Amino acid sequence: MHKEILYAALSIVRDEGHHSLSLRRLAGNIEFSPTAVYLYFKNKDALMIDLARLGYQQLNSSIDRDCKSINDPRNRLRAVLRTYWDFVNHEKKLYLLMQETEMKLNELEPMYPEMQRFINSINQATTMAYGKENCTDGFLKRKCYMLIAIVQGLASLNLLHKGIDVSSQFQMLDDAIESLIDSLN
Amino acid sequence: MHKEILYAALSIVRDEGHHSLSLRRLAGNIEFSPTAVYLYFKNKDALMIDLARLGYQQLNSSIDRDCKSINDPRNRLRAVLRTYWDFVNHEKKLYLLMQETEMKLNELEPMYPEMQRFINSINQATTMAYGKENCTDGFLKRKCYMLIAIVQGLASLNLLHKGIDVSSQFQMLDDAIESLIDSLN
Amino acid sequence: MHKEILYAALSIVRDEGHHSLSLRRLAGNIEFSPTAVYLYFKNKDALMIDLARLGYQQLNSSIDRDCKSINDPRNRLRAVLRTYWDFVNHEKKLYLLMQETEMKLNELEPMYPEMQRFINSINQATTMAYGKENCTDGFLKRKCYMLIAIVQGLASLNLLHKGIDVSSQFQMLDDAIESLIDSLN
Amino acid sequence: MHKEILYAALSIVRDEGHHSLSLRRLAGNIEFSPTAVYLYFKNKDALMIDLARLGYQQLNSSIDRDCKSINDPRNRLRAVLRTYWDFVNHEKKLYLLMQETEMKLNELEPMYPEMQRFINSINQATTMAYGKENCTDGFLKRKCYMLIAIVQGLASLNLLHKGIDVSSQFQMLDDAIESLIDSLN
DNA sequence: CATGAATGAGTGTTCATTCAT
DNA sequence: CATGAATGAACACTCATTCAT
Repeated sequence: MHKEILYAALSIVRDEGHHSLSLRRLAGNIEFSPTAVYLYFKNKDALMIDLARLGYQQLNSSIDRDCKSINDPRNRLRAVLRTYWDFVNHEKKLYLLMQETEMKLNELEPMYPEMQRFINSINQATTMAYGKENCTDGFLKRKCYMLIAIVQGLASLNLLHKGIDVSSQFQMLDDAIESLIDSLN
Repeated sequence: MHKEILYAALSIVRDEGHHSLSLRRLAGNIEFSPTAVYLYFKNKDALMIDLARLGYQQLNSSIDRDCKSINDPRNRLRAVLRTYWDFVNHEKKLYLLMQETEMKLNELEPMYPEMQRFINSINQATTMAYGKENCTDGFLKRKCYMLIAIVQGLASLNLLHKGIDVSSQFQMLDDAIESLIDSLN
Repeated sequence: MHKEILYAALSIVRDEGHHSLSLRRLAGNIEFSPTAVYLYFKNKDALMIDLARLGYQQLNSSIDRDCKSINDPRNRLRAVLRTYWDFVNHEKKLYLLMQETEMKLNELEPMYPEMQRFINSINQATTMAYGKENCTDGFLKRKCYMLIAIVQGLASLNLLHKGIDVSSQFQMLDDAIESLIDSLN
Repeated sequence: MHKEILYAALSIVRDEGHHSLSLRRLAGNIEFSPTAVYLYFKNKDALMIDLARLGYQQLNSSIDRDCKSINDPRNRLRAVLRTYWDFVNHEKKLYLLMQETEMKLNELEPMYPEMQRFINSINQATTMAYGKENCTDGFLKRKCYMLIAIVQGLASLNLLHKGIDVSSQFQMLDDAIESLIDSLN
């Protein structure tokens, strides 16, 4: 069924990257025929979009699990970003698929809800960390965007030049968050 | 000859992205036969690497042109990063090719010189902005990495969600630089 | 389906040799598309291996048909070798394919069963002709190898220089067999 | 010049087999341009024929060197055949080229002289071994053909199934020769 | 509901050969 | 005498997709 196919595709992407995801291989891994995919997905593109959404679901779950119980605003923001960074680094191949999918989509359609929810998580954590009363909407939006950009940038760099060790990256991430939050005062 | 092919390929990439760059199309755009490409490039991969290098050459040229004459360290660093950011935003498709190429290569071979030179430019500007005497090598390396990551992150985000206007992004970039530099004290 | 393709390929090989067997031509001869071959054969190599096996099947069938009922050991051996020789001379192009295929394979994989069965036929006939009690395993193996070599050699020569008439060759084959068998005493 | 090209081609064939001999690679190995080959050889086919002739020249030289001084007829015949067998086993890739070339040619043109000379060497040795007075021309021709066939067959088998050790093969060769010669009486 | 059969378009790549210079 | 430039034809192969059943 739908889920079975999706998770088989996920497994291929995780192992070999989305360039190796072909409907043939997919149909080979599960016991379905290549045609069967079209019963549950309109397209290969549709499949990939669902994969991307699945990625965001996992990311959202991780954030819910690891950060919701943290009450201190700064700590929560820090935790959310770390969780994000963790996800990207543990799911590199999947994350690349998510990026590619977004790029195709953003010219046409609105964000899918899973992604929206992820953005909201970061928005909320950021807003709480800064305090609603202290700042305008634009200010918050920019800070939030910036924080995402930093994680995204560190992650991208990590994919490109494998030169920097993980602990250094964690420290850089923390420093950046700290410095961004402090820039308020 | 070599250059003609290279620029024809560049043009395709700029227009439609590197996924649309096939040797057949390339040979069609110029009046050459598909085989001719192999007289000047060993491979399609070799062609793409040369394209990536061409991209870095352009980036380096822009940095040389726009930043070399700036003497104030902070201003120069700011200018370098802005130029970088500009390049990414004006050459999105080419930049994507450069990223993909780096990802393929970084598992095997050393950086090509054009890229090395770009990294050096940022390194130098960062070093000057912080002042050599004030900080250890590791510290500088991290700051530098961080700055690249920020530009990279903002650029990636810009490719993904076209939602934020350019002037806001510039401001964010400046803020981030300012805050990173100030974090020294 | 599988068989149809196989026999179409066989026909091409028989007519023009295996060098002229391309997937395009093959697909052209039957009314299938070039892609269709890949539905039934993993590879061109796989197709050629199946062709070679088909060759050995035919050879085995001929031996079964023409020799099984012969009880006198020497006569049977003579018949087996003649049948072998006949096959090679009537299926020259196919036999060349079989040789080439074997050369590719013998570095990697075990003999395919059809070939094994052919070897066994010769082994058995030889063993019976010499009588098990009279000789060691090594002796038998050598004689057997030698007999195959003679047929093979006559066949090869026949492919190379078409100079000798068939009846002469038959006589030579018989002489050789006779002389080899007699060499026991 | 002619010879330089020829020996460069020979080297490629010896190393990787005649399937890997392309004019491109050849021109790459020497410092000539791909076009240069056409100044000295009409064709790739012409080049390959010359390669085959070169092979026979080497074979003839070996026979001259190692066998001419042997006076006892049987010993000489034995030596000639051994030398032949040696050549085939030390120059497998080249020998395959020679065979393939012959197969192409024998439908069109007469034997080239080097090959003729090789055949003559065997003919003479055989004639001497049997004694001219004892036998008809047809008889001699058949014996001679047979001897070549045996070497050829053992060599082919050796190429196909690498299973039998060299010393066994030598023994088989000697046995066969012995038995063929003795069959006279 | 599900599939086996089939396809058309496309991929990168290699090759022997020619011709103007 | 020699070559650099160029080509046309062919190659094996992969892919997403469709459709009759």
